[in-house]
Amino acid sequence: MENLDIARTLTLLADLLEIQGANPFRIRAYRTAVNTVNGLSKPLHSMVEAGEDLTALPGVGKNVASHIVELLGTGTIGRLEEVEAEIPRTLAELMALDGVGPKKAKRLFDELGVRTVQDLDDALEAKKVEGLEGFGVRSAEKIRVAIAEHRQHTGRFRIDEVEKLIAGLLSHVADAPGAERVEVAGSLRRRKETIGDVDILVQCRGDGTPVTEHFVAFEGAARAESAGPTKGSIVLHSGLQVDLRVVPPASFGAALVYFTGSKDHNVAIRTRAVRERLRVNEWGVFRVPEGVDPETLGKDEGERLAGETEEGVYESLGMRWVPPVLRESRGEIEASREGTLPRLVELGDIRGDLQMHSTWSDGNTSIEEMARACAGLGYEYLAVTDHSQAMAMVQGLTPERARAQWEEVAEVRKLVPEIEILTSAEVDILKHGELDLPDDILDVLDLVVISVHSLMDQDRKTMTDRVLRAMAHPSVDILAHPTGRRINRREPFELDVEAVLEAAAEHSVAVELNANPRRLDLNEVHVHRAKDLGVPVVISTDAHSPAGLMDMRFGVDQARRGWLEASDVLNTRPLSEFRAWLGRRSS
DNA sequence: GCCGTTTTCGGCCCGACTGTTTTCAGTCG
Repeated sequence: MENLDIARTLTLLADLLEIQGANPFRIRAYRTAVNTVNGLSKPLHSMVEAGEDLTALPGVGKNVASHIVELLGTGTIGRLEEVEAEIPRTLAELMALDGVGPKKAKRLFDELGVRTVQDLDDALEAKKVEGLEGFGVRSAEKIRVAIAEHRQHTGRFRIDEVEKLIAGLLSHVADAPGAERVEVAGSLRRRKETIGDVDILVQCRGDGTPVTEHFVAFEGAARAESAGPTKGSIVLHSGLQVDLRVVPPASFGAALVYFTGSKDHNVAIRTRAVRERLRVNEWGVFRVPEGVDPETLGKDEGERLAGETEEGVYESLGMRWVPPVLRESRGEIEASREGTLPRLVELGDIRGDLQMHSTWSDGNTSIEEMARACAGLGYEYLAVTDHSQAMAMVQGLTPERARAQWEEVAEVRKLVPEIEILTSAEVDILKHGELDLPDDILDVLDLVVISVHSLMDQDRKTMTDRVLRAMAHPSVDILAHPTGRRINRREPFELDVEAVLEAAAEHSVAVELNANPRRLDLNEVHVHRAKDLGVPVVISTDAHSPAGLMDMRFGVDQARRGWLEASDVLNTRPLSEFRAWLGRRSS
């Protein structure tokens, strides 16, 4: 059982307890523990097997630790089954609907026997919902819409989709009367791989109503949800929700921190602040005077210490500014206070792209054009990694065609001398871990990249053994898109990533962080784990055209979310050092 | 349920908006 499964089960337990009406602090405690589990770079099952004490983890006490041990041992949690006897687990799904929280889910269940989204839909149809206490015609209609959207778009949007969806909106907002500054906040600013909804902050002096009214009048809006003096909300035709907040200059930095999140990061900051009699909210940082009950203070009363800039907010709390990509409450607060935040890798550190395709397989551009495009990006080197022969549908390279390709590479080197072109291939890992090109070819390639493209439904042991065997081949340099996931489309295949990373360390194989926003494989937790194990990470675009080379920035963002510094990323090295790494086994 | 350079008991982050209420509960972020 993976950490993700454990996190989901604990979340389910928290959701059901919340519907049941349990102590809110107990529920919060569970959700804190879930956040810790989600951020772990090691699998809990191996920690338990090694006899590690789980209560050493932040937010995990005796109770949650025993739940986790029980779940790993028996596949379930007794406490969860007890709660399920009273609250069916399907009610947790109702809470995923916009406008339905724990209280309404409970009432729907108690009064109408609603257990599932379909039950709720039926009850709405029968006009039973609008008569319930606390509900009305309008909330019934809201729920009806929420169900339709839940069905149409259960998932989240990929980050590249969101960037495209809001480009026009951002320039529209910049034209709002009185708008002095526009910033994107939320998970988009933290550069998460998927985005639930978008938060935009606008700096404005005085009444913000003209700004929100301008905002909700955006022509790309399917409908406006609300528009007040400080907040507006719209839903685009795609179903993407966008919230806008209007903020005065004195509070802009505090609001930016607040709305960038993550929620866990904010909670952690505030909890620390309270100990020093400081209050942090979206208006600023305030000192609560001695002898004054904080409860009696207004939202922006007390001595204002900061608020105008993010740097000021963090400084007033004894912290250094934390890059948004790290704000996940996974150790960045301590690192910020101690001055040990990493110097994160940047796009400008990248000196080469080590996975791309040409017309020799399924790319749509010649090697020469790809080389010129890479040179135009200022890179020192690139690898042409066309598919191998098993990918017959894209005319993967046979040994003969591989040799022919080398001749073309030799020609292009003369035409584009400003960049080094490495001969390479993306070699398929076959059914049992055999490689798809013979050793006499692999020996001569400058760089060998391997990956799985077939039989992705193998069971965990078969798949893991397959990948491990391939990685043990002495010619292999990089394991590409290790888990095979396609964001919002295909789950990662069954693979023991921890074992793969350990093998990478053992065999001196690098792992790829595939920068294509449809993949972003490895994810940030696994990337962080690779760093901990000393496994070099390669950020590659897997481009099939010059435009695809521009995806590098998504990969760099993901690497930053995984705390990587330039020294952790192999393709930040100058060509001479990278060549030295390629020769690591012969020296 | 978790946690502790004030605490092993008594705290635990905070505000805006909506809809249904007629003073506020619920939801959301």
